[in-house]
Amino acid sequence: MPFHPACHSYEPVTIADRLFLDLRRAILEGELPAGKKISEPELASIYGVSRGSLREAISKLENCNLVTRRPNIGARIVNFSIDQLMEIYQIREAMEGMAARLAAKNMTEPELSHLKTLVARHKDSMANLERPAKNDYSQDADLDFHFCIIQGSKNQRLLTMLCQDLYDLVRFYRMRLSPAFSSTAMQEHELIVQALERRDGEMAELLMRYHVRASRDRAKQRLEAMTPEELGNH
Amino acid sequence: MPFHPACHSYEPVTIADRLFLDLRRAILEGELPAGKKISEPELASIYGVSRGSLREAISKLENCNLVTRRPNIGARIVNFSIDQLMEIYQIREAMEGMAARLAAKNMTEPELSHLKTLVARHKDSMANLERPAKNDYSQDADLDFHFCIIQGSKNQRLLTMLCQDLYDLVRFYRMRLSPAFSSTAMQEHELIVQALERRDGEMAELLMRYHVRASRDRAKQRLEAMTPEELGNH
DNA sequence: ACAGATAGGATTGTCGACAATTTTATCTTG
DNA sequence: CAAGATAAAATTGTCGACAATCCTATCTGT
Repeated sequence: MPFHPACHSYEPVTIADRLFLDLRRAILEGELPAGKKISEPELASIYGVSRGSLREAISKLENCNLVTRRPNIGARIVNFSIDQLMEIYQIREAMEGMAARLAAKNMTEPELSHLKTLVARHKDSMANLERPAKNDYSQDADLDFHFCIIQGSKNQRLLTMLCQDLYDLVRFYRMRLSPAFSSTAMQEHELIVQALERRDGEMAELLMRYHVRASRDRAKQRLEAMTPEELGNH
Repeated sequence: MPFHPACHSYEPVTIADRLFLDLRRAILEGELPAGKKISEPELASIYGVSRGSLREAISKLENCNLVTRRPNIGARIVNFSIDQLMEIYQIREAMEGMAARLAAKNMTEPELSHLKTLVARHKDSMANLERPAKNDYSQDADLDFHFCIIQGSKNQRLLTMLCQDLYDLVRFYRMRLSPAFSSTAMQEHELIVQALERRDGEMAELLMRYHVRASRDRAKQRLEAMTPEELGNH
C-alpha cells in the first residue's frame, strides 16, 4: 500500500468507512482528477453502495479537506493551487516547529532510537541510488520522519490536526509534483534529530522551522520550473 | 446572539445546516451537557427532523471537534479536560504566532484601524466597570481581537483551521470557566497592535506567542483554583 | 452469590423512494 | 443572431422503513 496510513489506520468497520478509504486513495493517486465534480448517483453505482453511505463518506473526505461541498450543488475534488500549497507550508512551519519543541521534551527513548534508524535507513537508500526511482520510498520516508516527531510531541490534538486536516493535503500535492530528492533536506533531518537527542527544544523548533521553510522554497522552485501542462496533467 | 459567528456565518440553507447551528449553540451554552451521549431518535423527534438530517448535522459537529463518534455505538458531546485545554493553547501559540507574523506583513490599513478601535473599545469597557458583569462582552472582545489578526494574515487555510477546528473548542472550554478579565492581557493586546503598526512581524509573533502562553498559565491557575464541583457542574 | 451465557429491547447503519433545487436544452422575441 | 424566459431532465436534500449491531436484563450453573 503506497499510502502512509497515519491517523486513518483504523479498521473500516462500516461501509462508509471502507468507501472513505477507497475514495481517499483514489483522490490521492489521481484516479479521480483534481477539480472534478463528484456525481453521487454515478459513484454510488460504481462502488455498488447506496447514496446515503456515499454521502457519509464524502462528509469524511470533506473533513480531510480533500473535497469541498456546496449545498444543493454538490461536491468537488479539491483543485491544485500553488498558493494554497504555500499556505499549507506556512502552517506546517508553525505547527511542526511546535511539535519539534515538544518532542524534545516528551519523546521517549524508544521513539528516539526508532527515529534514528529511520533517518539512517533513509540515508542508506540515498547513498545506494544515484538517482532515485520514481517509486522509491524517499517521499514516504520524509513523511515518516515528520510523523514520528509529531507523535513524539505527545500532544494528541496536534497529532490529529496535522494528520487529519493537513497531511492528506500534503500527500495530495506531493503526488502531483515531480519527486523531490534533496540531500540537503536529509542533512536538515539529521540536525533536527541531534537537537532532539540533546533535548534542546528551542533548537529543535528553530531547525524544524528552517527545514519546513526550506522545503517550501524547494517546492516552489520545482513548481515554477514545471510547464503548465505538467501542472494540469495531474 | 451571544456567539461569535466566525467562519460559520453563512446562511443555513439546508435543514442539516440549521440543525448544525442549533446544536452547536446548544452544546456551547451547555444545554447539552458535556460528555452526554447523543440519542439520534430522541434528538430527531425533539427538533422535528428525520434521523438522516440529524446525522448529517452530527457529522458537521464532529468536524468542529464538538462531538466524537464511534461506529455502531454513537456520538458523545466532548468532555471537559484540563489537559486537552492546555494542548489547545500550545497549538494556538504556534498558529496564532504565525498569524501575527503574517498579519504584520499582509494586514490592510482599514483592518489595522478596525483592530485599533476594537482594542480601544475594550479598554474603555474595562475602565468603566470595576468588576465586569458575567455577560459582558470582554470575552467576545478577546476572541474578536484574535480573529481580526488571523483574518489579517491573509492565509485562508490558517483562518479556516483555527475557526473551524479549534475556536469552537476554545469557546466550549471558555464557557465552562469563570469569566476571565485580565488587564494584563489587555496590555499584551496593545503591545501586539503596536508591533503590527510597525509592521514588525518578528516582534508580533514573539508577543503573540507570549500572550497565548500567558493566557494559558492564567487559565490553568483559575482552573486549579476551582473546586471539582464547579468543574463538573458545567 | 457471582460469573458467564442468552434473549429481548433499543440504537445505529443502510437502503430506496419522493420532494426541492439546480442545470440543461429549447423556445421565444428583439 | 443573441439574450432572456421556460420547460424538461438530472442532481441533491429529506424522509421512513428494514437490517445489523450493541446494550441490558434475565437466566443458568458452580
